[in-house]
Amino acid sequence: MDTGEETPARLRGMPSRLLSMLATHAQRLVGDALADADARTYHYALLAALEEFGSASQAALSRRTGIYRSDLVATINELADRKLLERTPDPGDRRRNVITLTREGRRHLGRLDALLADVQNDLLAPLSAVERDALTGLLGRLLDHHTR
Amino acid sequence: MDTGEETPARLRGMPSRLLSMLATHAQRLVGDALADADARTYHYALLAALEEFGSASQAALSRRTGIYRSDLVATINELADRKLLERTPDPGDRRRNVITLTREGRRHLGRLDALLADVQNDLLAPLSAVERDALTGLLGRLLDHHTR
DNA sequence: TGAATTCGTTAGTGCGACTAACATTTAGGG
DNA sequence: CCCTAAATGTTAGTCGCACTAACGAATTCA
Repeated sequence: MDTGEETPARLRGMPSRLLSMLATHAQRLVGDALADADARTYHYALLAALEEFGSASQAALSRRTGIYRSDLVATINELADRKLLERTPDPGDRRRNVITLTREGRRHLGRLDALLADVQNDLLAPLSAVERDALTGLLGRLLDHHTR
Repeated sequence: MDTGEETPARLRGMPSRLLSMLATHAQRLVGDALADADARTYHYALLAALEEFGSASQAALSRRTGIYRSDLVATINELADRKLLERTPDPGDRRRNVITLTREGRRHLGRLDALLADVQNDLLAPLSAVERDALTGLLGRLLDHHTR
């Protein structure tokens, strides 16, 4: 995505475009950082949800993370293979699995947290603290409006 | 991406995440709107570049739009099949093709412009004019910083 | 009890971003 | 002038994320 030459004005000024392009850059930063820890966005989201809300069924985790339950299967497989979480049948509801964070999972999440904190700084580097707040405020409001 | 339940605080406040999620929503809006005209993001970017800067080689268009030259091949094929642009060998440099917008291509672009203007409004609906400017300003600065 | 719903899972789609490799053609440096 | 390096168009892949359809098994509800 190296626009060495002139970019069409229409694209340069269109919010949805700015958003997409910047999100692409952000995702590359995030993706590269996470890759250093053999992780992806879904891994982080899932681990974070588990730590903050505790063990839960896959369906509940799907709702909390926004990851489709179909995609969650593979994500959980990957993390379970590495013993970062455990998948056990729910005795109280035999349709469900209970997903539980392991000690190593929690440690892994800590590493990812640190990596991602750096990324946020790089991403927002040119903005002052006030501007950063303004940006996240505006983004948050838009997101609320479109998800709620 | 329907987060019906609670979202982890870490994700709710992380700029890169807000950005990605909002960009996803924006792209869905844009994608749906463009789909009504049998178009995709790449189509619009390419047509816009052609109208603003005139006929050009595929490599030049790749630089201007940020679309990889490999992906541009298919995009141009699709639009050429629909007579929205023309691909002719460049007599002055036999490595190159000259891509030229047709009259119908220009008309098609006009339709897409209208569709996308509506999408921008929907996207930014909850923001005042001042806030919209603030947002695009901040996004633009970040994008500049990361591409330049 | 029968119908509708929930849950985990498999399989497959679409789009955008990105890489590698190749043949052809052009441009540049000794 | 030649030879090497670079540019161009093209084919063929990969990857990640978002999303749909369909299924069997288990549970809830009317």
